[in-house]
Amino acid sequence: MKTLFTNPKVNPADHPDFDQFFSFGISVDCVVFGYDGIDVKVLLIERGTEPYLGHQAIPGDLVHPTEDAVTATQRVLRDLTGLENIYLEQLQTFAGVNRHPLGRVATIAYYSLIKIEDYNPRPSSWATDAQWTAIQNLGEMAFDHKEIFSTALERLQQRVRTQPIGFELLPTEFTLADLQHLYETLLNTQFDKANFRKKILAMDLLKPLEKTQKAVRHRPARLYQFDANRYAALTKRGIHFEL
Amino acid sequence: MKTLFTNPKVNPADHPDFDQFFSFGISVDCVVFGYDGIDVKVLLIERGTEPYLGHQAIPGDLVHPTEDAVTATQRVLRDLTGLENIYLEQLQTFAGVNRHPLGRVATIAYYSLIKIEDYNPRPSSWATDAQWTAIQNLGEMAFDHKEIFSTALERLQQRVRTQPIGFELLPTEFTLADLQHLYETLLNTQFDKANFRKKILAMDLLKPLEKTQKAVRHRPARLYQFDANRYAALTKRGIHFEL
DNA sequence: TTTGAGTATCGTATATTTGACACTTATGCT
DNA sequence: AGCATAAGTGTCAAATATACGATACTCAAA
Repeated sequence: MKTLFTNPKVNPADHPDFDQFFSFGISVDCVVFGYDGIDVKVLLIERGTEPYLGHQAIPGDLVHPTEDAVTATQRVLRDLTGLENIYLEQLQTFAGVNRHPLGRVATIAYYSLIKIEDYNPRPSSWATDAQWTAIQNLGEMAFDHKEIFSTALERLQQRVRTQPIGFELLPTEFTLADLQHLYETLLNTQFDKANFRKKILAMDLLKPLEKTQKAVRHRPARLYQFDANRYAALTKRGIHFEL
Repeated sequence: MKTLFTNPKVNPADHPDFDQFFSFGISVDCVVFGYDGIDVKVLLIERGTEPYLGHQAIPGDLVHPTEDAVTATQRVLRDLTGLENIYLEQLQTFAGVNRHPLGRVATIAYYSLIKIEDYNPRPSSWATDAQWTAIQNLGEMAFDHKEIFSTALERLQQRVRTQPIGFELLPTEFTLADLQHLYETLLNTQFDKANFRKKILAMDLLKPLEKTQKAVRHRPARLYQFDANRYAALTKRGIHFEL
């Protein structure tokens, strides 16, 4: 059977064999990024069954028949991390024919950014098998998950340059050095400290707090906070974040 | 039933009700862009049956059970335009619960760029119902196709700034004025002629031909050609297209 | 209490990029 | 020959980016 779905001449209801087209499973997989002040990390599951026993896998689940893909992803994230309302962006869909042994499963990949300090695994769920891994030392991954991860990382690196989403990975209050170090490890570059500071502050997106670092053995740095309202106001006027 | 697909503790094969999860249809929809020298256009189908009779729709089809999503899209494009090997990028997947009356259908949206002069509809297929529409005057669209189109346009506008893909829409030989006009209509801006020319030529991606325009009543412009090899060499060295 | 290590923060000098605009050149038409 | 039209080039000032030195501040050891 060959027919064009949107073809006005064809009425799919006339074709009883259409059922064979409704035999796909759809899953969501979500690459969860975090930052602990030193490394950028990903939250991965260790598989306990074949296939790919012992390999690392990106957390995900099948989408229920009456469930939205985003809803499914939020459900997975809630069960996994105990968090809601976290940054989430759709990445890409992987729909290769033989990517899953269970059947024909297309997976919609997402990535999300969380403040690692807020991560609060529930003892009940699969979270006991979840572990943060620095992105430099990933092992073998199950299915096509390595490819999904790479896509996610590239996307993150691109987004972080043009959207103010780096803050999603930091505590609500942070120093400029924290921010700079995050960007440096994420993008694999070095910035001049003074210039980085100038550039960031010139964007006028950070609210300086009347607080400083505590318990450091050198001059304590001022703490800042991302000002989302300010950003909304600026983008409305056509200004955009860069670098 | 609630289970986590990647959860190492759960073996999905133990759950007979898993079949209900394999009841999705997957379709591909492809937003085809072209440029006729004046307007940016999209190739749309006019629907001949309910629902959405008479509305414009993005061409697409159900993915066959043993078919790759990209393959399916290329099949649709071949049937529709007679073309192969055209620029194709995955956009996003739309997986809302009630987006299609036939059943639960998730659609993987793509967009592609073609040289409109090469477009060669085959009389046999649905191509007789396909029509180029300037993107300024789109009518009502079927299903959630308006949203898909908007996503595609935004993506194209973003890509065209950072990747040398504008050339996919132009004839193989073109003048700098052609290129500038394409960018201006696509991005809804104006560029200074001299500066645009300088910037583009400095990238060293265009091969100047020993030919000029014919039959114009003013000084004829030189023709250029995009040099894909040169681009490949440059990106390898870490250089990237911008604006 | 003094002093030095280690950063934070600020200022300035120089290089590079961008944007505006005017001027010159080539062709067809009348 | 002269005019209309668009191609193609040169210059300069303003804006931005980059490099790097100077100073300010805090802690902790002597």
